Amino acid sequence: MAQKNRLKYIILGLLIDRPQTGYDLTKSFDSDIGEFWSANHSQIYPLLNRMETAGLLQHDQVQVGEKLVKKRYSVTDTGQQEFFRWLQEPSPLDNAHDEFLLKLYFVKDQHADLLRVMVTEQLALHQAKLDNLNAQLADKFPTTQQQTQSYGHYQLLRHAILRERDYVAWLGEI
Amino acid sequence: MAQKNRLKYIILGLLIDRPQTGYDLTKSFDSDIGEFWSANHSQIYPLLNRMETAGLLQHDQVQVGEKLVKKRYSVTDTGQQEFFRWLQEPSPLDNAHDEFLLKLYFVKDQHADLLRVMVTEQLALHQAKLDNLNAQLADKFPTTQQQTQSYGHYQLLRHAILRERDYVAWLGEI
DNA sequence: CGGAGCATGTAATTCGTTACATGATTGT
DNA sequence: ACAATCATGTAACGAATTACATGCTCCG
Repeated sequence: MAQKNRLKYIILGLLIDRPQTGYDLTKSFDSDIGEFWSANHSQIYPLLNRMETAGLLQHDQVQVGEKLVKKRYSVTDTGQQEFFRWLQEPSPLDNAHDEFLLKLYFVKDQHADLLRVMVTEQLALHQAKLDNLNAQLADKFPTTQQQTQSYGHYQLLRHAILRERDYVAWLGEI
Repeated sequence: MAQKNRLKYIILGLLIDRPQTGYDLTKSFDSDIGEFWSANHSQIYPLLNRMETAGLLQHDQVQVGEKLVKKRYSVTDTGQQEFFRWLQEPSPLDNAHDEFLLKLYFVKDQHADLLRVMVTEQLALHQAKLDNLNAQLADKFPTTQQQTQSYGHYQLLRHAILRERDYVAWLGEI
């Protein structure tokens, strides 16, 4: 089962918003969505094909100029179901990629009820992590002597704590 | 060239600190370093072998009990050079893994001069990113109407901005 | 007519996860 | 004795990056 394939859901989300070509999708990862997720065209094109074979997508052809034919992909009903199923799944913490942020990106204000559940769940996870980090800090760096001895490690823990604290505050605002 | 292989440098850093077995290294990723980087033993053992072949590591054997022989790895001079070369390289921003944090973890207070350079460089990068995000926010969400229409996207940008602002503040403290 | 960008692919390689596999040691 | 955990590997697979490859369109 190897990996999560979250790129699949990003593509579904983007295509639900608006049917696009693989090239258009690729550009999204260079601009807005690129802030927190990246993907190359060499990953996107084969995935689009696989997703179409799997019945999640379909495409029509758009004539451009004399010869060029673009493939404009859109999401099938099956694909929509898959996407919304994913949106409603819990999003466990993962220090490589924040899946919650990804989902948030696709939430328009209409699913306000789902949003509340999602935020509450994340809040609990981040609060737990924050508590854990604070415990670690107290455990590993009880004296100022140890703080200067492993300065980098100490600052790192402080940074992680600040980050979680902010995350919790930000979630609280939503 | 495919990927960065930053795991290699983490292993070098951990082994410079203290010679250890592959099993010990694996445990590090479940505790402190696991906050921001992960690795499985199935990735570590083959990498240790490759790194030894490449002349970065060496190991001696430690007898435990009757039959079991542990491999305790340590870093060669070549490996040390490679590690410090990496430490001194610039650390470009990467939204998947923060390479700067990784380096910071290995900085004991003695390299205070290097630390200053590293922090200054990161500060510039994050400040630039913060400016860019602020510009995006002004560009994409000039009215409150657009903020509620793509609520998730809006909150996401806000989150990114808060995060960068905090990162900059934290760097400033160091 | 030339160059920047549009548009779509494949190939090679590495990274990373999950699962499979085996055996020794230590403490209860 | 038996369970937890120490200790070291391999195999299979999917994800992600880099490089290779080709052709079209639009604008100046």
